[in-house]
Amino acid sequence: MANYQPYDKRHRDLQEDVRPANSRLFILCSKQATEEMFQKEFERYGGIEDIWVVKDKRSNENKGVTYIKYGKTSEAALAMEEMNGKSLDGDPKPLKVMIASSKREGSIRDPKEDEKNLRLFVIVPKSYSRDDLRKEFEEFGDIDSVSLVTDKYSGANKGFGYVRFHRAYHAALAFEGCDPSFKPKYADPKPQKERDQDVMFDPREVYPGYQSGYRDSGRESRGGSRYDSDRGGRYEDRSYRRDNMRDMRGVGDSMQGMKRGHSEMMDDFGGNMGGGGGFSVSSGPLDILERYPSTGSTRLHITAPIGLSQGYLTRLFSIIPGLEYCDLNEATGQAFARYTSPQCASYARDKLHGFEYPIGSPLVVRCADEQQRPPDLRSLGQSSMGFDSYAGYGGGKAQGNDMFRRAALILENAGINPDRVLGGQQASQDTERVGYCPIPLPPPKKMLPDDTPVAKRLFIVCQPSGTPEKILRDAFCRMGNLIDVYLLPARNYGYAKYATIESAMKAIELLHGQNIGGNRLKVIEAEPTRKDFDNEPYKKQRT
DNA sequence: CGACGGGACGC
DNA sequence: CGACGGGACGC
Repeated sequence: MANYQPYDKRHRDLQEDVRPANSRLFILCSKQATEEMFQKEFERYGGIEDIWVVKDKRSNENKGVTYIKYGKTSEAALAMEEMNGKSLDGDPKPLKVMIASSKREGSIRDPKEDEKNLRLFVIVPKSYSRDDLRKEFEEFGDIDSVSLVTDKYSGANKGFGYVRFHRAYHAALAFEGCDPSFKPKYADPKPQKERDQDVMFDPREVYPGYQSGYRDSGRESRGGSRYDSDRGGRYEDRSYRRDNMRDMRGVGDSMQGMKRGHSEMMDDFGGNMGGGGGFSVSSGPLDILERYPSTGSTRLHITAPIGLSQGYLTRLFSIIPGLEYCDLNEATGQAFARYTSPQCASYARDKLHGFEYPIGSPLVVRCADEQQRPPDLRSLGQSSMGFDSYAGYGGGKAQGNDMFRRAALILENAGINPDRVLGGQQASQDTERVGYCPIPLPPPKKMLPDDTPVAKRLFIVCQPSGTPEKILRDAFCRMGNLIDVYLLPARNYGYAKYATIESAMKAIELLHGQNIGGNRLKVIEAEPTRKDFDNEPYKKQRT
């Protein structure tokens, strides 16, 4: 019984999954391959933790199977993509390189082999649209498709969805680098029907851009203009309209603003939209925009009122032709938009600057200076080490201070001393202004993974109503070492979890009693959970 | 072509 | 005042 080991140890080994997920390779190779050969060819992709060339226990014969464990998921994914089909030096047999299944899953041969490396399961806010989800993940690479799970009858977003990439490496970058609130997991392959797989199919599966009565794009675009495939069918799309209705909460009279916006644009485009006939050939919008005087910049910087949603702002700016993207940081109210031509951008600026949306809250729209352009997250994500995604939604220091100065200017114009209202609290070097909070806060810090041990838990109450979790996350992550912050469903109280006591105490110090997004926050140390009591019945309770 | 070793002494 | 969240693909 040389192989004996205690039951619990064996049991644990079988239960244990590879961590991080998908960081171990399973390689089919010739029986001549040695550990040194693998070391030489595979170490360039990252930190190898273990190489195991499998040998028969009795005969010690090489079985032509090797496992390589990397420290990171993305390292394993890149090694697989690069080395699959290649040969080791002086060995003719090409390698077959796959992501290893966990020991528990065993050696079941899966027809959808790479399925499990390409698709992520993510938790999303219930207000999210597919576009919102896509925008959050396309910085990591080429997205094949995104989907949200909705209630069959009500159509309500159930709060989770899927993102499928074309490349395992890109999926891995997203898995490692996306905002931790998405709680990304590699999706289990979708359960498949046994029969009729080839006959009964959902056209949206094969054509992610497919809309009823609208089918010209086939696959969604691979990194080009992200609206191309979706746009045409939008107004027919039930779920999209629903998302916008949801987003109306907290935006007040924005529907009126919306109507005003549409009619103004139609007038400018010769009024031929209103009659239901579309654009005429001779005086369409593109003709007008071609001649429009521009500053030469295709990008706009927008300051929007807090509470305005990503979906609403995008819809507003998409009224002007040529919108490539419109990205709003909902927490700070700062947005950037890009148009296909500088004429379009300048036209949008002129028409939408000062536009009250909702009424009483003018947008500030300016051409974005190319020099102030934030770093290109896409290229950062694709460079092997640049996982610089922040929980804090961009919204840099310059923007925050800029917004503060603008607020001061508006107050001054209204005959009010800005120092009296704003308390003279200028942003310093270590802090920045944010749209939702009257005091400057430290810059955003990266959140920590969901399974990080909690050092301190805080209890949060938002009076009078709940504060959007995006705003809470933006505020609480700024103390550093934030693991999670959430409110209980349909409640105005919740919890924040920190990995260090110092960060948690800083949160109490800075945020307790503070006005955040229009709510008064109470932030105190949380009592131990009921579960903690249950699990530690022998410990004396402290008062 | 296709799947799981070796290490190790801890409160 | 207010105390413990949500998770698998419209069948």
